[in-house]
Amino acid sequence: MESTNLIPEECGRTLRPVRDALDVLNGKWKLPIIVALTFGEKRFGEIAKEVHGITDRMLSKELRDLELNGLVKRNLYDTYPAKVTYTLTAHSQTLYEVIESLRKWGELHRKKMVSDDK
Amino acid sequence: MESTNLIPEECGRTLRPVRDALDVLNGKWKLPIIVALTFGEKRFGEIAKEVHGITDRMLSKELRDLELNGLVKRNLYDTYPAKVTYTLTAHSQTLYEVIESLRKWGELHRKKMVSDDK
DNA sequence: CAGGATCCCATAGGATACTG
DNA sequence: CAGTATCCTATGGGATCCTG
Repeated sequence: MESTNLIPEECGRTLRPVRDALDVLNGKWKLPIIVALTFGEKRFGEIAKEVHGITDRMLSKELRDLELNGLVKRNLYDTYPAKVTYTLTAHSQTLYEVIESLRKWGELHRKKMVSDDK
Repeated sequence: MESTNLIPEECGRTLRPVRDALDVLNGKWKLPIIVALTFGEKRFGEIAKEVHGITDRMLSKELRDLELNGLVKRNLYDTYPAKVTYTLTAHSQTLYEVIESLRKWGELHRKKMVSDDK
């Protein structure tokens, strides 16, 4: 929590990369989709089942977006019937820390909200 | 990066807190505002200057939102002219890890994008 | 200076239906 | 099963102007 030892000029140097990251990760679904894929190769319908509430349209759109950003790989198996899966790329696996810190904070925040409501 | 040792049932247990966190932090401006306040108590105009591109309306709106969520404290100094500052709360200081991981990933991602474009 | 009020637009996101 | 197409609404976010 030692944030006060940072000099003011550093503010911009922190803000820029944070905003870079948010530009790519922002939205309701991108990180949840990546989380789901963290647990292994998955098909369209499997992701949809894990990420509760997402519609086909959004999943399709976000997967395409993530693929364009090099965060997700689409794998087409030439079998019959054709099979499609999605996996993380090496690059999106570097998101591990981001997801872990969000998970931890989300748990903390929920606890706080519950105790505040009392 | 040892994500593969996680069992499938854990997927939901990771997804829920991540989505809880995103519900509160989502949007273009909330985290950048918090980052700016990480560097100390700041007035409205000072935040606006640090967080490039934000409009008064959005800053006002987001500060209110963050205050409601217990992430930012509004301090009214009873001087003349009246002075208002914003500071982080103890709770938002627990976001330090989230911000740090986003900062690191943002830097990594930018490097990757640059080298990909070549 | 700190923001609220208003107006407007673009995009995120949802519902439903449909196809290879 | 794995999406696409359409249509719709809600919200995020910008521009501008106004006030204590």
